[in-house]
Amino acid sequence: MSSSTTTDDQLDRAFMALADPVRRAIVARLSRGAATVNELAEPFAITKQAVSKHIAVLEQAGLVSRSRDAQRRPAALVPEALERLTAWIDTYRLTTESRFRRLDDVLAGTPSSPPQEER
Amino acid sequence: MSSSTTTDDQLDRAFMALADPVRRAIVARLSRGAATVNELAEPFAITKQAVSKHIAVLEQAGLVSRSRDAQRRPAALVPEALERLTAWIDTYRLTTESRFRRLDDVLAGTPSSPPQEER
DNA sequence: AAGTTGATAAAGCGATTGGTTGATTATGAG
DNA sequence: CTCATAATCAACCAATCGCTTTATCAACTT
Repeated sequence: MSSSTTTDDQLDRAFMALADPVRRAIVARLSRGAATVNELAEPFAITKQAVSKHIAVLEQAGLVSRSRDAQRRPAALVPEALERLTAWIDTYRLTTESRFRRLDDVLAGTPSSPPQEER
Repeated sequence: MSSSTTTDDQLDRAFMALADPVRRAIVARLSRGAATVNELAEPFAITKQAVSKHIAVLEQAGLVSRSRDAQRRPAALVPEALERLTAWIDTYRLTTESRFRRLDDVLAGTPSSPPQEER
């Protein structure tokens, strides 16, 4: 069975998927509604096959789901997958920020919570 | 000069940087405070040189900054960089989610805002 | 049945990635 | 000055990435 928390492998794939400008543009386009490979390929100077592969990468990362409509295979964004990414990032962003805040308090002579070891 | 908005290239590097489990573990460790290469390398079964490269990748992505302490070069997390990533993701996540909400309204016969074309 | 449209599969190619080993640079300690 | 420590540089290697071309599959149209 698959865990409810995002696995390392899923995070690998999801972040990797978003590390490409074409795939991010596809995500941006899909945020405004589902689209077919041909529609998604239109703005780019690459072949449909390449776009098809990009979509496959996004799908394997769980960021995109696909349905069926005759010959067409419309792709749609999976917002929960994006949410999982922000959740991961925020975990460490918030920890860091609160640590900085405590440090600022110490420097300002306003220790509101016990400072933690640094280094 | 560098733009205030995150550039494509910065997003490329940042997402790519987080697409590796070792680098994500480094980020997790750094969220609890700055650390040196040796400290960061300790939990991993790879060489210090490899970890050094991973840190360089995170630094080039703007996710990590480095300071000086004698021979040591402590790395620290840059929370603003993480914030920029969540900002990018949320832009498209929220658009998608609100579109879904409108669609749900239509299906439930409670159209609260004009539905948009869906193909 | 034949043709058209939408999408994928397969094989190949140059560039990049993550890792190694070995040598080198920088700073501090004796 | 000499030695030890922390980190990086350089060269190399196997694996993967993004993309292309060619061929194939699947479903609708006439």
